[in-house]
Amino acid sequence: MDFTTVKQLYRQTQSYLGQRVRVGGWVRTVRDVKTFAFIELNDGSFFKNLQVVVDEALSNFAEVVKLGVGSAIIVEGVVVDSPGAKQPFELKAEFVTVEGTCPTDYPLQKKRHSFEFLRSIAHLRPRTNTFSAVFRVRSLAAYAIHRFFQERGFVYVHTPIITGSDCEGAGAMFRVTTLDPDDPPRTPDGKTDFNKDFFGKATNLTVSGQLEGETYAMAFRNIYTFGPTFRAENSNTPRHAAEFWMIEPEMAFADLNDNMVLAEDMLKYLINYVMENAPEEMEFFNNFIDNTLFDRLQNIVNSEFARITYTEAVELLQKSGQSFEYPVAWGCDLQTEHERYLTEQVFKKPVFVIDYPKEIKAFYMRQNDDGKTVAAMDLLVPGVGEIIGGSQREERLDRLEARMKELGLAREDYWWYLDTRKYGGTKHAGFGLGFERAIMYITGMTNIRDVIPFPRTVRMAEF
RNA sequence: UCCUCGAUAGCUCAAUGGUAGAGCACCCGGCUGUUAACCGGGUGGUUGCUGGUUCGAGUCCAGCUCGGGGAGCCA
Repeated sequence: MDFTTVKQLYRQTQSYLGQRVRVGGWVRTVRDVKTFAFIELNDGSFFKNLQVVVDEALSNFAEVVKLGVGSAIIVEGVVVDSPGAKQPFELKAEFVTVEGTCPTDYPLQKKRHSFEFLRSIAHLRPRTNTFSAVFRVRSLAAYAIHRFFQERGFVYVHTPIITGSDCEGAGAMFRVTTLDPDDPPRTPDGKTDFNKDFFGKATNLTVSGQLEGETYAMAFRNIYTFGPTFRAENSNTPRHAAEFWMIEPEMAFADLNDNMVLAEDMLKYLINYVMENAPEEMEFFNNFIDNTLFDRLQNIVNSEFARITYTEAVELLQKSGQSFEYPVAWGCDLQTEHERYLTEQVFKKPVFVIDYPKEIKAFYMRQNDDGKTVAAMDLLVPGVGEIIGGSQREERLDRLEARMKELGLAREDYWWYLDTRKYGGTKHAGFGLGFERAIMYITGMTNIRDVIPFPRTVRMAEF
């Protein structure tokens, strides 16, 4: 007999009532009285458990009622109406096969565990309610991202994980090398000779696929990347990981306004998709993780995102009467407390902040006519902070080269990037969305370590 | 990297400088519809590590390790 999934039983209950089925899953808890018992079984296909009823007529009844939490079993039986209030149906067991017992030192119990403890058993935590919900939502969200872009004709580009340009400017990088760290080959002046390395040059893990993405936007018009990204920063916060996933769309013949429209549409699409396709999981998050979640997400889906220029934001903050730990001054980057005030107190919804001073933004951002600002955008959301960073790109070769010269960037390191401006360049724009930050925002989870299966953070690469 | 809080049973947590405890888990017993089942009994400790103060340290002090939160960096 083929396996029936618990999801099928919940979604098509009527067609299964009275039918014999076979279900395989893991024991979440056993409640027994003298002559019968209830087993909560989770088979991974669905957030909710299946209640299995076993009684002493079962040949291995004594063995079954002693099964520990976490045991793997296969149950054959008949689906029947349940007299209990908390489930619409149950499985009356005729045969129970014990696939794998679970000894008493199993760390997971039928009670609440702290997220900190569960991080120490990252190989077992997907078996808990919260992580079952988080990682099913993560999977659905990844699919939703692809659907959103594919429906709009965006081409999915696989930009390289290993990059030879150590000058992408987005932060500290992880070196990739096959050289012996204890005895590397040396150049005559005593430095490590990366010419002898695997690629014949120094290479690193990518911090962004943007520069490569731009080259494909100049061929396919609209593209997106979705892949792992690595930052070797010594960041110790609930919002940073050394390895995370980033989505980076890039559009040709597009400006900053098109960019904001895309970002807003994408976030709304993502939320709607997850709400529709993971209702049980989202209900759980709203009930047990963050009871303002539904209000917040509804507010996002139903409202227009606010827009404000950096200059307006600075004036607004200065006039707010709020006492900030860091004073607000034009030319300084907005501090977290400023960003939070804007999105949580002033607008109470996502807000795009645009047109930042060029000094605090990357070299490739398009210079505005005022000579002081660039066409950058950060999307700030309540609770999480910066979730998207993007810009219209500087497409004018002379302006781009001039800016690079000001910043001391070597032209020859970027020769292929500059070629995109030289050969048929056009205005274009794009952004980066931190996938984990989006998952945090959608689920209400507050630590990035709890929305990525095996998180890599400072001093943490177990599993 | 800086600031701050913390580390006690397998887990979640108590314990005024004076005999280390509870709930859950686990073991034994009871219970004919349970819902993190319930009721009774029992097992379970190098109080993160090293040193110091004290008649006496889980508690006070110093250093270290690990973890949480905040900041910076950013997505």
